[in-house]
Parts: sequence; C-alpha cells; structure tokens
Amino acid sequence: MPQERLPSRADNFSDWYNQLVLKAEMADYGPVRGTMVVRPYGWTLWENITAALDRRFKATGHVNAAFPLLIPMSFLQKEKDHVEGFSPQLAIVTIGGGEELEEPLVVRPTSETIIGHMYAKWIESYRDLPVLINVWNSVVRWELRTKLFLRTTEFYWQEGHTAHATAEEAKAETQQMLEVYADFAENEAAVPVIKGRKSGREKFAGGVDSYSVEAMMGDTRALQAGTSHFLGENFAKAFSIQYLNRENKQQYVSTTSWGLSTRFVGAIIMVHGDDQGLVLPPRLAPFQVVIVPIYKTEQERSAVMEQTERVQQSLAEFRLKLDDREEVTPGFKFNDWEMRGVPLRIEIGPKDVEQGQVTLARRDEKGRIRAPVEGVAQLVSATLDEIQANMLNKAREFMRENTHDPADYAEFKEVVKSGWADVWWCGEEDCEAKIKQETKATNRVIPLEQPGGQGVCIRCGNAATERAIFARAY
RNA sequence: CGGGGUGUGGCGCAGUCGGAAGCGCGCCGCGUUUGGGACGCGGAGGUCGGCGGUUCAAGUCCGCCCACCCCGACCA
Repeated sequence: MPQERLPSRADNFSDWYNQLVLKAEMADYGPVRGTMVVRPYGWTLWENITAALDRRFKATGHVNAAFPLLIPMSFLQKEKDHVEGFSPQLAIVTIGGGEELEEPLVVRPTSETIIGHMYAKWIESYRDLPVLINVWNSVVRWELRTKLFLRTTEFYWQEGHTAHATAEEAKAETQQMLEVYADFAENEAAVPVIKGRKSGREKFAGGVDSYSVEAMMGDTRALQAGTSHFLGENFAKAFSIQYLNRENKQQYVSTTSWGLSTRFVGAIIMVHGDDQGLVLPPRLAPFQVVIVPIYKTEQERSAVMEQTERVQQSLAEFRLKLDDREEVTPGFKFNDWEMRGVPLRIEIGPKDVEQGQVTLARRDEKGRIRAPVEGVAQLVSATLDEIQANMLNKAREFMRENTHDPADYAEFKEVVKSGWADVWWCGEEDCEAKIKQETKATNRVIPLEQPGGQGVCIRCGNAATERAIFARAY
C-alpha cells in the first residue's frame, strides 16, 4: 500500500523518481547491490514495450533467437577496443561445479562476441546473407552508481545483431533500426527524440559509428534511449566471419548491433511523470482505463455495480481495471491510480446511474467530463488517442523550450545548467573533453538533421560544419 | 574508487546525562464509513546493520567492518 505524498519534482527530481518507482510498485531493490526486481506493474509496462518493438523488428525482417549467458573470456579479448571498453564492468565466473575453471567465463555484458563466433560458423556464402537476428535477454555490467531502471547491474533489453555482404547494406540497417527506435519512442511512448550520430568519445567500444535517439527528461537532462551501431568489419575480422561472393572470393561481412533496454521505462517515468505520480502513454500503459464505482448504501451498490458491469462489457477492447476494493474510499483510489499513471479514470456513482452517464477524468489534464453510457467505448477510444497525442505534444514543447542556441561560450555554460545547447561544434575530441570538464555537459548527439552551411565552434572558435547537442546526461 | 550522509517493528522517524524500546503510517480483527488520501475500539510485529571493546548496566560511549542513499570519476 502506498504512502501519502511524493516529494515534488521541482524540489528534488532524483528523490521524486526513486520514491515514485517504489510507490507505484514498478520495481524494488534486489539484495545484491545495484540489482533490480521488476515488479508486475513495471514488467507489464516493459512487456508492452517489448511487444511494440518486436512487432517492428518482425516487420523489418528480423527473427528472434537466444545465445548463452556465459562467454569465454578469450572471446572478448579478440577485439581490442571492445575488451578495453568493457573490462572494468565485467562479472567473471571462475569456479564451476566446485572446480577452478581453466578459462574464466564472462557473464555477457553484450553478445557481439559470442554471436560473432556463431556467425563465423553459420555464414559461408553470400546466399547466407543477410543474417538478421534479434535477442531478448538480460546482460550484466558492474556499475558503480546505479539507479532503478536507468542503470542497474543487470538489465533487460533486446540486442539485434545483423551481418551483411556490404558496408552500405549494414549502414542502411543501422539507420533503419535507428528509425524504428525513433518511431517507437514517439508513436508508442510519446517520447520525442533527436536522432543522431555519437561522437568518438561516446561511441560503442569496438564499433565504427554509433547512433542514438536522445530524449529530454523532466529535469532537462538527456537520456540515451536507444542505440544503433555500425560495426564495420571489426568483429568480422576478430571472429573470421567470411563469405564467398559471386566471384568465389572470400569477403568479410559487415555487422551491426542495436539495443533498447529497461532504461526506457525510466525515460517514460521521467518524461511524463508529474507531482501526482506516473503519467503513462495509453498505448503502453498496463491499464488504459480504471473504473472506480462509488456508493454508500446496499441499494446504491447494486445499481452502481449493474451499470459498472455494462460499461465494463462495452469496454472489453481496452486494458481495463475495475477497482472494486471495499476497504478503501473512492478518494484514496483516485490518488492511487493517478500515482500509477492510468491514463483514464471512469467514475460511476449514484448520480451517474441516475443520469445514465459516467464521469471521466483524464490523467494528463485536470478536470472531469460526463458522458452518456451509450457510446462510451467510442469516447474512451477517442480520448485515449487524444491523451496519447497531447502527451507527445507537451513533451515536444518542453524539449523545444529547453533547447537553446547560445551566442557564445559564456552563454553556453549558463544554458547547459538547465537545458540543452544546440551549437556549432568543431568535432574535435579534445574540445569535447574540455567542454565536459568546464560545464559537465557532454556531446549527446550530432543530429542527423543538419541545417547545412557552416559556423564557428562554440568553444574553440574553429570552423565547424555540424551542429551538435550538448547537455548534462544520465 | 574519492567526498558527504544514513542505518532502531514492513515504511518514515524520535529516543535527552548510559538506567524498563517508543511514535506516525502500514498490517490483522470488529463496527461505523465511502463523489478527492475516512474514523473508533482491540491486536500482531524489534537479537536497535554486524563484530569486538569500555561499564554494575550500551540503541546511547570507543574501534573495526558491512549495507544503502546523495555528489563526483565510469557507463545503456
């Protein structure tokens, strides 16, 4: 049972987030440092996310498979940058069945290596290509500072791994999946994103180019919501993934990988939530509608429940919860379901029965409306669509309002304290490092959509041909 | 791993000078309630984070350890 109030978002965003996740029963802390238990309400949201993504993966020709959790240490060492990037975060198994193992086994931090190993075995000819496999699993990365959903030692995700005959084809795949993530984020989660390329410092260990969709959280910090990597021939060379082309010549494949994790649940919470609690997008919410019956006497109860049943039947197409608990008051239920972010509440009381109506309360806006019982399904459907659209618009507006175009570096320093900076940037790693040192803001992404032309780098003043987003990030 | 903080019923906390472990919420039972977080009465629930020390006596004083949270470095 939840406690009464949440800390305000403006007052302490981090505290607000932590308490909300616990009180809304999305997740709880596991017994091992940094681990997370995803509770049924949170997992249902994740299941709805996975369903929406999986649909899109299948529609773009991908199939699902499963690969082992344990990976020989030597596999990671085959790609130099990869092992360097991940070694500080590895959990390693050294004992099995009571015996010291000959070779330590890594608990997968990601599956490029073991999948590369298998692809080398499976791919012989250009006729075997492309290989388009996705995996739903969990991975382990030994994180120093954890936060429920956003960064946990073990997290759930999907990782897509594809192999292609040419670099061009692999690059197209990388872009395609970035588009899939952006489409999912905006149309299912109502989370607006910026698509772009990662800077050298931020890209995937062992890859050639990384792309991401970046979202602005309610405190204006940036969150990488999904990534898509072009791996070139790096892993193909490390694992000898070769095929014979039409001319009977051995060629290396080009590979990609792309992932989206339970972190996205955190994004939904932080983008849409308010001081009352969660606000969940109708397309993904575990419950789209909650019905709260209201009555005093036994006569009222039977009349109300009769109408409630009729309404319930007419709303069979929606994910619906009837809150018929006797031990709490309607007022308590209103607050409870608001905290849990249910998009639409239907109240049915004696006055409604009398009028043959129901009372609707939207989670995204204040106020109630009354509507006749007849045709309530169409109204609910239209209202959920409106809520979905309104949530995306509000989040877009927030992102726009908090994205700035500072005139000089002094102004840049100011704006990144509470927003994003969209600026000309020279692209030098050294310059990026200094910006981070001086402002705590990092290069989030170099947007795919560029205005063209050129300018001067916001920090060093050198010629710049691209604009980049700088922000404090999670 | 560096800096700061906190560990006392499920949760949030109080506990003075070392002298009988408390409060609020939640939980269980009964009754009254129910259109914005109801109320009364009666209950259950604790090796005070762990180990060691000082003392007639430790939640309280001392030492070590552990865990968690916040801020940094690292990361999806």
